[in-house]
Amino acid sequence: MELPNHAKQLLLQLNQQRAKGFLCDVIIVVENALFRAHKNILAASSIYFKSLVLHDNLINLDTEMVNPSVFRQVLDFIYTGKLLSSSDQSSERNFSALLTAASYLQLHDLAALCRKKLKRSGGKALPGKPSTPGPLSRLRLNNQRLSTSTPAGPKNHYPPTPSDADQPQPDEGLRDKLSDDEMFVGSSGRNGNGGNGSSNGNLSSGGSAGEPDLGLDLSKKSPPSVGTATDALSPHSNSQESPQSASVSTTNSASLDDSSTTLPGVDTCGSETMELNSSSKASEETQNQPDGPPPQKKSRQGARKNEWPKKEASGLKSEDHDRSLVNGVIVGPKDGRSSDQSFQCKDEEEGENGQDHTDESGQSDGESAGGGGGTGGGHHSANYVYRQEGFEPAFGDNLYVCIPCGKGFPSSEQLNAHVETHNEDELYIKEEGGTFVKEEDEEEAEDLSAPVGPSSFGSETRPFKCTVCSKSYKDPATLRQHEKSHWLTRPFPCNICGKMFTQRGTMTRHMRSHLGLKPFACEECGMRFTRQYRLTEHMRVHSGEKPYECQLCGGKFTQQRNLISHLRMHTSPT
DNA sequence: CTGGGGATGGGGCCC
DNA sequence: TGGGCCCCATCCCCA
Repeated sequence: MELPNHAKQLLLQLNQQRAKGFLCDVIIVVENALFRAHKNILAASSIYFKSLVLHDNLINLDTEMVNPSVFRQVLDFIYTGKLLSSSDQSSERNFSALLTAASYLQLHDLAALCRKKLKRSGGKALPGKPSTPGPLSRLRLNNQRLSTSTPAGPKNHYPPTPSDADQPQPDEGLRDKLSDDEMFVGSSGRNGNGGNGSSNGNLSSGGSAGEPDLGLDLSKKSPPSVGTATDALSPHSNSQESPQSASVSTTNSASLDDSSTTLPGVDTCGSETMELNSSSKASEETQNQPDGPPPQKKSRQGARKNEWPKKEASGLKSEDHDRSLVNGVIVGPKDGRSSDQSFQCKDEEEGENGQDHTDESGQSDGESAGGGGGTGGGHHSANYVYRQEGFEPAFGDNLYVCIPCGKGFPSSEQLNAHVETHNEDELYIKEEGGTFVKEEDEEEAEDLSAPVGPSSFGSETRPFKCTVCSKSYKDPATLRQHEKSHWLTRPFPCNICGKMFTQRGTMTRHMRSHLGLKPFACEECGMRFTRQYRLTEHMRVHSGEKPYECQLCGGKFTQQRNLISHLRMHTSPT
């Protein structure tokens, strides 16, 4: 007995889930676009993806091999088995770009389709490109190009085409054009002087209009040595302007133009559909090849670059992450440490959530405090509530889910009532076990490192006192900022992982780590950092300077934090 | 195997 | 708003 449409239905569901970001557990960064997807699906489609998603939740694809427009088609194909190509594009180019991408990503079926298509249309498969290398050589190539650890920002080999620049792309319009699973992460005005090398067109001149969905310019910082350091760091940055990449780049201008709101799998006018008839044996075979994917090359430093999936912004364990990207809303981790975190995606802010999301984010600038000025009940609940739009099957009638405990409720009222009980408890937990304890630790640490850090709290010049913890500050703004730390609200969500932050700056900084934006480069070794301070710290490695001295044993350290950890050794009972 | 040190990443917080 | 500095966590290397 067999359900005739089972596979189809399943795929359809998965594709719809992808469109909503539901249960998506991996983000693929292609140039300046982000795509959400399911690891399982990717892994089942390509041995290359399989190797990538195994260890990483964030994947940067080589922009020489695939661009956002093409990748969207690829993703559509993976989820539908259909190849949708807009007929008004230069379809030969499109297929040739697709072929390149498919080869790169080891989507053999797709590559075969493209080849077939190109053959049929009479064109050469790829001008100047020999037949696609076999899987093994391809693997090697992929390994070289493996860019999960490559900063997405600085190396960008896509000069924006004129059409990119010409197109007016105001935020809203852009947003309209982007599908749910794609967020634009343009970095407007990065090195706008173009001093970054000729081929470096930078992420978005198109993005100049677009600081799009994230609404952030994460790359503001113009490092002293971006150009050189980037070149030094990116083995393929100045090389391999391969015919493939050239052919790919020609389609770049279309990257944001096609009707991304069209659900994949739904035929649209003017597009033709190629469908994969059945799951191809060939692909199964290739995926079972003993060679397997090349091990990801992880130097010591490289190995760290992808840690976010693991450390999950230090709040989410990997398992949490698996449950975290739900319909664009991150479900909070269970562990107490971050239980106060709540998540929401910008996508969800508007819509009909009926919650206070917009309230928080909207006011976050000036007076997110205002929310706290009120009763707090409602806006606490905003931290916990989300509605599972369109996913009734998974949650039955209980569309309103309490994120910390996972209980579902049929109405927002019931959920709110339930959430209240959480807030009380967690507030105390937070204050007892979290903030305050930590501050004691900090003071202790300050004592320990007293030889080094002055940072004392002289109260004379600090007339503004916190009513909660009695800390005092020089100015009211700082006090206000500090007081927020006593609240549960975290008004600044990361649009990629959904983690919430108390301060916008912290969130912006956090985003940089997602996107691999490391503007601060060491001139000595080319290593890059997300923060200036890190670079300063790092430079001592080269200079040998060890300004931090242990008063007990005379040991010297390059970093204060290491001195502190060393001092603990002196003071700990063991 | 273990502990200490070097180095790095990420978040919180103050200025 | 960004810089700077604090913290913790973690990895790697080495004795």
